[in-house]
Amino acid sequence: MSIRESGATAARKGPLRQDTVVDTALALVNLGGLESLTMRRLSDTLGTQPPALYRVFPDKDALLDAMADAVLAGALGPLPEADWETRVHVLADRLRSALLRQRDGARIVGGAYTTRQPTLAIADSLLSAMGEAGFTEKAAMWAVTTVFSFILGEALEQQGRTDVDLEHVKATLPAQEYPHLARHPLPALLDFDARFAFGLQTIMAGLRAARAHRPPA
Amino acid sequence: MSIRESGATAARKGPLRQDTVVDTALALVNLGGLESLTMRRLSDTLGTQPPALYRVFPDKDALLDAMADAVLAGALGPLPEADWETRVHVLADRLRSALLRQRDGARIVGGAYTTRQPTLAIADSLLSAMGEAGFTEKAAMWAVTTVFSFILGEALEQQGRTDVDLEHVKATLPAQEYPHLARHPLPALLDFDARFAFGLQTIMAGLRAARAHRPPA
DNA sequence: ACCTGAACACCGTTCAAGT
DNA sequence: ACCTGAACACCGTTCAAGT
Repeated sequence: MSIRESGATAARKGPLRQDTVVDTALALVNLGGLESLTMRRLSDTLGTQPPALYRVFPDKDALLDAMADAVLAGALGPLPEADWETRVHVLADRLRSALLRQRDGARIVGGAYTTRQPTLAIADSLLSAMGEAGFTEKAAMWAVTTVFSFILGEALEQQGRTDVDLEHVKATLPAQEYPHLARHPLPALLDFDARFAFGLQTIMAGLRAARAHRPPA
Repeated sequence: MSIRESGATAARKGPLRQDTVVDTALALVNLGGLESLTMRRLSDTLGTQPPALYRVFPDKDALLDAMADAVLAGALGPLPEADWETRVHVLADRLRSALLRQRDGARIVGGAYTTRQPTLAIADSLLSAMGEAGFTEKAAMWAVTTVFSFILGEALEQQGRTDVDLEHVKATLPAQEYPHLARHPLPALLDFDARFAFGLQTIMAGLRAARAHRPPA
């Protein structure tokens, strides 16, 4: 697969724009991972010199923040008119998908600290749902962060461990030292969809139990 | 605070040992953050030349893996003889403390992928507790990963956002676009202990509800 | 206004050579 | 066996200069 085919290049006319730089940067990460993203390679792909980038972003961290925003923007969209639980579920699934869609998406989002449009929009939607559930104001905030931390942690694990050879681990695992691990099905660790589904359901069940019991409208 | 006072130096006799290198590296991170850790600075602090490190670790990633193990080792220790819920709770608290004790601990652990002694020991203890709770084998695995992902995500957030000026966010927050955010107490986001306590309790409640209902022994 | 050329102060890593 | 000296191929970032 050439760079051109996978969209890591940008035929440009006129001055360098933020979106172009961000899109190209994300495409580069998709090709070679986050550590392969350098200002030099990026400027190369854009057909400019490194200093040209510093007219668009003050430094690499600012670029990474913008990339995080772009990744999170993938989780935006209209929500179904439904009860709070299904809305949280939908938002959680979307957030996870947005992180997984981009190579190293979780690391990009987790590393950046941005409080801009997509972050705020997602947080607001989640808060809206939690408010409806009948949490106190603080509890609603913490319900949001709980869901978010779980999603981020799971995506991080999934995108991190790409080529674990579970066979090796299983083979070299000293069964008498770790009796429970030895007795459990290690491949279940790699079934990330099931992991996520289980965890999200667990958290939802916990939230259902923890919320103040308002009479349903 | 000088480097010597904070333990980032090591008077050495005899050849360079793994522990010394790892301890010094962690001390350097405590001083200046993960990005300040370079092989050159590390060798400087150890009183050697950079190539000497490559006789102890094949590359920087291997060193980071060993650092992750050392951080996780902080969560080891004897467990109280108690029901599965309190054991999970104790393990979760310890794991979080171990991550927070070391600057950038969550990033070090989240970035490494090691399946060595401390990781396995912690996983085994958690699995033991989950098994007792009456989960199926797979569900027990996923219960462990759920707790772990949440802990990692929370620690990452806490260690990442060190100097957020919530005042600024609050002040510039367009209230009509994010009505729920505007109505909720943003400072609750920085009460990381309460966030964690809420989340862990939520997950525990969810696990209690989701487990197979065996008769108590 | 927007970009290039050239440089600065770093990186991780390798390799020959020293003791 | 263990380490040093010197180098290679990179980094992010700055700054003068070009158009």
